[in-house]
Amino acid sequence: MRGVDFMEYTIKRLARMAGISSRTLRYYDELGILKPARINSSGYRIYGQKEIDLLQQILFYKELDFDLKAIKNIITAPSFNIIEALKSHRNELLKKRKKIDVLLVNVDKTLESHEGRIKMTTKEKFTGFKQQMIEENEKTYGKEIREKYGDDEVNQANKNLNNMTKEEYDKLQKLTEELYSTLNLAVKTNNPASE
Amino acid sequence: MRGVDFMEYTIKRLARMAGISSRTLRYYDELGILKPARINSSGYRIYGQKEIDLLQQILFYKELDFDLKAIKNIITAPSFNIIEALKSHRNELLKKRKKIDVLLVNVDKTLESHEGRIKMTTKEKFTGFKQQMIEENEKTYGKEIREKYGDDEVNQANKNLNNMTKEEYDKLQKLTEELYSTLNLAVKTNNPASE
DNA sequence: TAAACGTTGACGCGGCGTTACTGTAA
DNA sequence: TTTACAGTAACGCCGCGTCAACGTTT
Repeated sequence: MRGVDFMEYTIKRLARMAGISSRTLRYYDELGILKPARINSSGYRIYGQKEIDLLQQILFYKELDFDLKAIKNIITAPSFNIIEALKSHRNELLKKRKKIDVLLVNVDKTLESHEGRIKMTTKEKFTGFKQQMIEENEKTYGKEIREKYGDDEVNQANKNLNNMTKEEYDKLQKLTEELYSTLNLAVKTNNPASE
Repeated sequence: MRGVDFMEYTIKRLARMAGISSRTLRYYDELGILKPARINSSGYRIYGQKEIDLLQQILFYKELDFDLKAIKNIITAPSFNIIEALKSHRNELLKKRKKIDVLLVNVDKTLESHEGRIKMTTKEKFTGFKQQMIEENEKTYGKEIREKYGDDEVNQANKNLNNMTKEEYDKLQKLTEELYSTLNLAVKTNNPASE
């Protein structure tokens, strides 16, 4: 414990040591997450050993993908419950992963349908989506809308969506044709079987 | 195919139907992703059936987490290769998931260390992180720094980091004490065994 | 007349990257 | 003198949410 901290660092040297940018250190200063040990006569930020230690911890929690606000709490608030923060953070990560898994399934389905490997036609795909759209709409605004506008108008709106997939399917087809003409070409020139 | 589109929608009605906000529709207009069929005499945006169809597709690709720029390409550029876009998007999603998996492992490790279930002490944890910091630094800037500043200064810098975990461990300990005093309390008052 | 709708414009979010302009150190 | 470094200020990213201030429809 004897001795003084001889080593002092300018902003760029500390940045290099930690593998981050000077801009980041200035930003941390601005946020009050990591302030320099002192400011020299030219207005330069000077960091010491203590700040290196703090930076380490900041980067440690950043590695875990905590946001800077949470990190500020961790390193400044003495009554902050880190375990709870970690658990809550873990939950957030799990949620994100689940979302991504759902997206992957949907992307795969779309890809497969484009590659003709399953029988989900454009018609069916958009019909399903449309149905889902109507249901979501009903679920979220159904009561409110029906109260405000009456059943007729709502049914009319829903009918418009559904009609298209039956009597006016050609119409949708033409609209999506532009979109899928590229696609059809791509299916031909591309070889999905290689995968 | 006979008949005209009788149904026209103001911005809020279309928004309600699709389950999005008026702001979003204005933003799509601004980006050129979805423009209204016409503007009435009062300057109001009026949407028709065609725009509903387009909006559906926009929302479809949004469901797959495509960004608006990509969506604009998909629905406007006739030569856009959707299959490639989907595959590339799939890869992005896989990358994201892998990142999250790594984060989860690290968060779990940190949690376990806090709960005393494994032997990773605070010292070891930060030592490992510090070592990694040094290695990263060496890997990225080693040559450049050694060329510029000479070996002595670099070794000195690295020594500073390493020393702390040996001779000056007390110092680090005191600095992290504030941080982990909360933690120790939390470990006692919390019951991780319930999990 | 009030309520509910419409318009444009502009700030805010997060974590910096990136100019732009200017002063200091080696 | 040049070059690399330091400083502050401010915009940009992305997809809107959210005012504000004002006009229109019902």
